[in-house]
Amino acid sequence: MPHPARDTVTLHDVAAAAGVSLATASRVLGASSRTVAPEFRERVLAAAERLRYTADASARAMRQVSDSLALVADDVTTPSMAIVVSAMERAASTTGAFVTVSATHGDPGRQLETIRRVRALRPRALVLTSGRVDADAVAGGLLAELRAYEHDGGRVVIVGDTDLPFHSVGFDNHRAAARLGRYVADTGHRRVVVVAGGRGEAAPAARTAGFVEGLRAGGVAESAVRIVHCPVSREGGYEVAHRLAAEGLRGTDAILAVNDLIAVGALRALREAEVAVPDDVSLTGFDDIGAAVNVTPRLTTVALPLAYAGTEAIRLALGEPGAVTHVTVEGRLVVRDSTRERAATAG
Amino acid sequence: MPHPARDTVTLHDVAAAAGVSLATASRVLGASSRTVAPEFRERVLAAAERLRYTADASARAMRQVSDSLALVADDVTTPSMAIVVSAMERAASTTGAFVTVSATHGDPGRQLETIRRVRALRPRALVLTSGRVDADAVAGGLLAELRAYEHDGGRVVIVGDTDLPFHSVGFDNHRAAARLGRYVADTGHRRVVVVAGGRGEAAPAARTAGFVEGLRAGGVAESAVRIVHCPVSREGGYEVAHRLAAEGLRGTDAILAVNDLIAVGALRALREAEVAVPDDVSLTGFDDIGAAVNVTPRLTTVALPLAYAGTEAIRLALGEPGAVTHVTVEGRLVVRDSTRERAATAG
DNA sequence: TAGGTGGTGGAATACGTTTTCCGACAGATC
DNA sequence: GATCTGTCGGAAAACGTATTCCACCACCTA
Repeated sequence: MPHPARDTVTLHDVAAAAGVSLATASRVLGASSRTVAPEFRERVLAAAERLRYTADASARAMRQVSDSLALVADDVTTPSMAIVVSAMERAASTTGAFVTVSATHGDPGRQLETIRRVRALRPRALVLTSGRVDADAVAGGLLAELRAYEHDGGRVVIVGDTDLPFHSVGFDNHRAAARLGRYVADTGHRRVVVVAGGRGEAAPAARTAGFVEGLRAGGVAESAVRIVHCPVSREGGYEVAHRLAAEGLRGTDAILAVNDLIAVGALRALREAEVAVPDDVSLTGFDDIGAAVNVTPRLTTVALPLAYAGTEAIRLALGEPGAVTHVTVEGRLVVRDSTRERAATAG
Repeated sequence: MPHPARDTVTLHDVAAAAGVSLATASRVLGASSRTVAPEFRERVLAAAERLRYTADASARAMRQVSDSLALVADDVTTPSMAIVVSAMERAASTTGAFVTVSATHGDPGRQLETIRRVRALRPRALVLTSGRVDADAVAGGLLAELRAYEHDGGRVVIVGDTDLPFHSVGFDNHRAAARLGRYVADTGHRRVVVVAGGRGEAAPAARTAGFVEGLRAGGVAESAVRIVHCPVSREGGYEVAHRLAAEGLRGTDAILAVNDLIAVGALRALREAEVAVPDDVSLTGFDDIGAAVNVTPRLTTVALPLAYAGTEAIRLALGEPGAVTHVTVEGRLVVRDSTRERAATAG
């Protein structure tokens, strides 16, 4: 057969049913500047409704700019990402745009491949959310690919911290962490362990640095801050805290985890070791994921305005062209039950 | 300007660069059955690579069947949905399909509107995941819309329980709940409260019925099972358990929540009321969300193979045409720390 | 050597929409 | 009453790709 593709009702059908020309039907149904006589307009509208006509997005995209937005994420499963996705979808749908999501499942190699694949959609914008959109990936050709995409008229928005010359919505990990560190110091803690996650990961590193700065500003001696690394997961936190408890706390009165997942794991290990939180030791997280209020005691942590970040990303993706802008959103300190004030004992 | 749309490199450009005709270039780059001479083939490939050519999905979709899949969900934010989305994305990407997600944010009215909007993409399949794709929605014209879509050659897959005549991947809520009920009965519990969620919601109702059946089969008197309703949320569970504790447990030795969220809320209330779980009362959830292992004690619950369900949905969506099939996936009982065996005291 | 045959490149067309251009008609102005 | 102006419907072109059809060439066979 000559065209095995589809069998849907087209604008031709609507025009024929309404007894008008293709052009007139298009003018009524599309967002045209031309006016058509009320009589014709109504006839077209009626026919379209009757036939359940929906304009083909593909065909439309060939004449106009596409109305799809591509989201390329490391992993859509994490709660934070889910929130961002949801916010993006909501923002996009108000402007009639479609959101297509692709996940790289953490493999930077797949990241490049995924972007190349997604480029086929000629999406109006490409939103990249990844923990590490940095050096190694860039070396792999990512930057070149993104530049090529931009050169084709697309727009790149990165959610997360990045040095790359694209629009971005970043989280001020350092400052928020510093605020939390300062709070911990101000509430009388003097011997702190920072559970810093993996080495070389951007966000954990920024948070760790922030913690240290805040603690120092609050009067905690640098020598009294111990930094330990672990996988960024519940298990990682569990292992670290387990080890810590086994070797004895030795005066440690606060444990600052680089995210909630780690903190939750640590909490479990501490409980098993019969170390009371917050009475024996205070514990904090970062991110304010759902689990932070599910556990007991509820976690003192930093809430990230993820939904806002998602909306902001879409705003950048859809906004007027202009200079590259880096939006930074601020985390908010949320004090709950896993920390308490300590009597100010000497050092 | 005549065509303000885009400025990308097209097949024309590649053909010109390779010094061959459009047709030849298409044959090399597309999945054509025709063979082209090695020399030409190589020239085309080289040109395409050099120019970073990617075929335009829109244009391609106009000749062939579209390679996009539409996912319409109530809410992408819930952990379960995130897992399903992720699995779908993974399955789809192996076949080169694109997944576009839309959320209705729980409003059935928006559901119809969303589907209509998404139909513009002429997606090969429409995957609908919603707690309630039922009577009221159907009355609103949903069924007619889906039928129209199917008539156009699309395929509808529903994730969740449904009576609608479309492919579906359902969870056997009833049986899994019965198994859990049976387990609770067999471990010696004799006075049970079922926290049943909202009235009239399909999944909660099926689970409640399953609980009751399993309990009865295990020897729990029907009069010893109390069913209470509440919003399906952590807060809902909290309220219920708070009230329960306030009025005294009166011999209740097990609380069966219709999902983990409710159970987690209940757990908190019980802890505040100084009711020990599982020593004073056993508590169970359903879904096995991440929170189930974050809380202490970790929740005994039913794990749903969500990732499998997502993959299965894509299989149905992409598979050969055939009779409408309803796939049912089984939940798995996961016994953890929030339940314990009771001495068999006379009820 | 002539005619047939298989293989392969190229021109042209179709997909469904938007948009430009043209022509027709009505109303207004002198 | 004639010309100009403005409004609006319709024909046609264009977007980028896949495919059909045609033409050409080389090779093989009789």
